[in-house]
Amino acid sequence: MRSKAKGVRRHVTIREVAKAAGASVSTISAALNNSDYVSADMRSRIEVAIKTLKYCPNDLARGLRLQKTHSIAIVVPDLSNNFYIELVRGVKDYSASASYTVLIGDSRESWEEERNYLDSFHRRRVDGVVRVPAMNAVGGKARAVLGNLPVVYADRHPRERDTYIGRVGVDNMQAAESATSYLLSLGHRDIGIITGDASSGTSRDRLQGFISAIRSAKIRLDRSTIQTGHNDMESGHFHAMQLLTRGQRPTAIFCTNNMMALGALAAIQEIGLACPEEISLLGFDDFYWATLLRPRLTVVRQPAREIGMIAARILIDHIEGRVSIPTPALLKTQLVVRDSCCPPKKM
Amino acid sequence: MRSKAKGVRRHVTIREVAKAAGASVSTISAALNNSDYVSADMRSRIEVAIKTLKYCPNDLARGLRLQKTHSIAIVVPDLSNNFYIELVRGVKDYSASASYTVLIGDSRESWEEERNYLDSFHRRRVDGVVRVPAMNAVGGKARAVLGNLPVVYADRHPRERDTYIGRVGVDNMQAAESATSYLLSLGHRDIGIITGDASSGTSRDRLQGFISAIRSAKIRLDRSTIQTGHNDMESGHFHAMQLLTRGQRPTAIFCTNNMMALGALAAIQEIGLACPEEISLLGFDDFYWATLLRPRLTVVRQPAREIGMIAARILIDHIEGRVSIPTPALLKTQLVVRDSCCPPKKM
DNA sequence: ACAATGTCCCGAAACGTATTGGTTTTGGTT
DNA sequence: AACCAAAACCAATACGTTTCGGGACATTGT
Repeated sequence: MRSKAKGVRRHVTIREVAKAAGASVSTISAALNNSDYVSADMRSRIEVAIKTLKYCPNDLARGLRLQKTHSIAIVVPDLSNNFYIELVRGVKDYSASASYTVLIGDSRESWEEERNYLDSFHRRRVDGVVRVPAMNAVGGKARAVLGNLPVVYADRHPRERDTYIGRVGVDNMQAAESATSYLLSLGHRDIGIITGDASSGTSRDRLQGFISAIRSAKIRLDRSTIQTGHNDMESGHFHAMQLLTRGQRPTAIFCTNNMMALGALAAIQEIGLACPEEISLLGFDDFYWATLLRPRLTVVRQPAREIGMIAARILIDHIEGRVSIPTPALLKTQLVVRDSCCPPKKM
Repeated sequence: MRSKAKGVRRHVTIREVAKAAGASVSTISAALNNSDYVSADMRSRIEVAIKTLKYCPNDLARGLRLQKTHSIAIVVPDLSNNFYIELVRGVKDYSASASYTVLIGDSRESWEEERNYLDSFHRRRVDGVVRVPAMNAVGGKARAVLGNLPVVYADRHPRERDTYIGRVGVDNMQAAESATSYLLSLGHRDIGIITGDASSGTSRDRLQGFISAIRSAKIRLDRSTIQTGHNDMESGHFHAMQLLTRGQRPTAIFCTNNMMALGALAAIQEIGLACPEEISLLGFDDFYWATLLRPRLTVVRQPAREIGMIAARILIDHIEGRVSIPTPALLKTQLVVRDSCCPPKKM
């Protein structure tokens, strides 16, 4: 007996509430945005009317009138990567505390998809967006679809000079440098790195940190130990295979993101190498099941949730016209030492 | 030099496009929704005006006028569970093909959070929602916040008779029964199960399937081998500990969701039991890194993406007034045999 | 008694779009 | 030349809210 006969019942409006409560529309509105003068009994009459009619405010009309939606969007490149889930949750939690709503986009590392999301969010008139651009997203393009919406970059940032409100991430260069130094301190001299495309400032910085550490250890840098992947498991697997099946196999592999580290681990297991005894593996980004793997993965941990929270804060501060507290946009990373790295075997 | 001096530039409207193109508002609208008569040169004039003004349609106004947003929402209980990511992607992909937009909610197994999302979606006037209710979400409550929005349930479904358009998932009873039979066929006679709260029909069905298999094998059912958790790692860990530290330890553990399986694995590793030699572990839901674990996990695989796609299809068909193809709401599962189960040791 | 405040409420206008019904233009036929 | 159908366009309205400028009435100060 779904009421269907007479066409779908439309939504109840503020006007019907007004009629039911014997008040005017503007009074209902005043009561809803609990401000202004509205007497106690009028207020209660309104409340019962709302309850009985099951009134639900229309945010479309509200946003249209207010020219503001109290919502922001976040676009990440890969929702199946736990790092971004944590980041999204950070954004969400901060936004909720500021009573903003957040819309989520998952571009799957594709600019086409990201573009669709950004456009959709723009048409929805979100008040701003925090963006983790897809790897193949050329910098300038986004501005075109976003008009002059405020955007803050998180984690990754575009190479080109783009106009943005802020950016927050970690000090990738320093992080990669100290991670590499750790491997060096274990005695490794032949280290392979699997990094992301250099169009992302993030990947570039991590590679730079790696190179810098190698250089300052006075080790000759073999360009062929630098593999450029796409931040997913497949390319991690592929490039690890490249490294592992070379004549001179490196004694350690450093992956600049967690997905590629997983792919590399798969490759290592596939070949049947003992990790860490025969090959050390160092990853980026921690995740909740990293300790379930054997060996337990040693990683550079980024404060994903904080990155999200700070990004949201910067964005919302800007939206509300508050001058943003000059936050250090670059957070600290932490090397989480577990079992996947050990000194190389003596030759 | 961000233009800020004269107050933030507002969005350009269809009216300004009209002026620029030397046309009327209604003609622009007609051109945008490429229908009706609009001459070729007018169309091109409009296009250039749109380009130069960087016009972006306002979906708030559009939705208000149309009384339809061409968008649906999906609420899942845990985005860090890969099963739900796949499900969301299924929903997204189908919706995109039907040119619907999808809004994502992550309730983290909390009815409070879910309620907020549902309310927010309702106010946004999504055209429908596919829902995977949080564990502690009592059935009737959702209807109150959703008004008479069409909802289809995916994966889980409420115990109570709720009014919904459709529901899609797997045959949980059959799946659990055959999974249990598999363990029995390996020779296990003392099997522990870690299941979710019975308020979810899904958990109840899985438990029922387990019990049914045990019964038809003429094995006495020890109630204390039935542990009820919350579908997260922590409770998986906790209840596995309960099972493993009892006097008579079971020879196999069946977890009715992937998170609890991970928690159980952690407990097994912690205690230092050999898996599968000393304890077999059988999980639910496959995930892309299940093969990276040692042992590689044997699981009941659900077609997550398909579930999402079909849920979206049912919902959108209903929204568009199409009579939905009578789809089998219960999809098939598949037992993926890997290394985490073997015959029990002889006593 | 009168003005000056307060309190509580209301009508009307606007936000940006799609649609409806009408008006003008075009081009072809008698 | 007169007419007509179709083609191309437009003005006005409605969608559901919030806000602004008041109005009616009660309370207070002088």
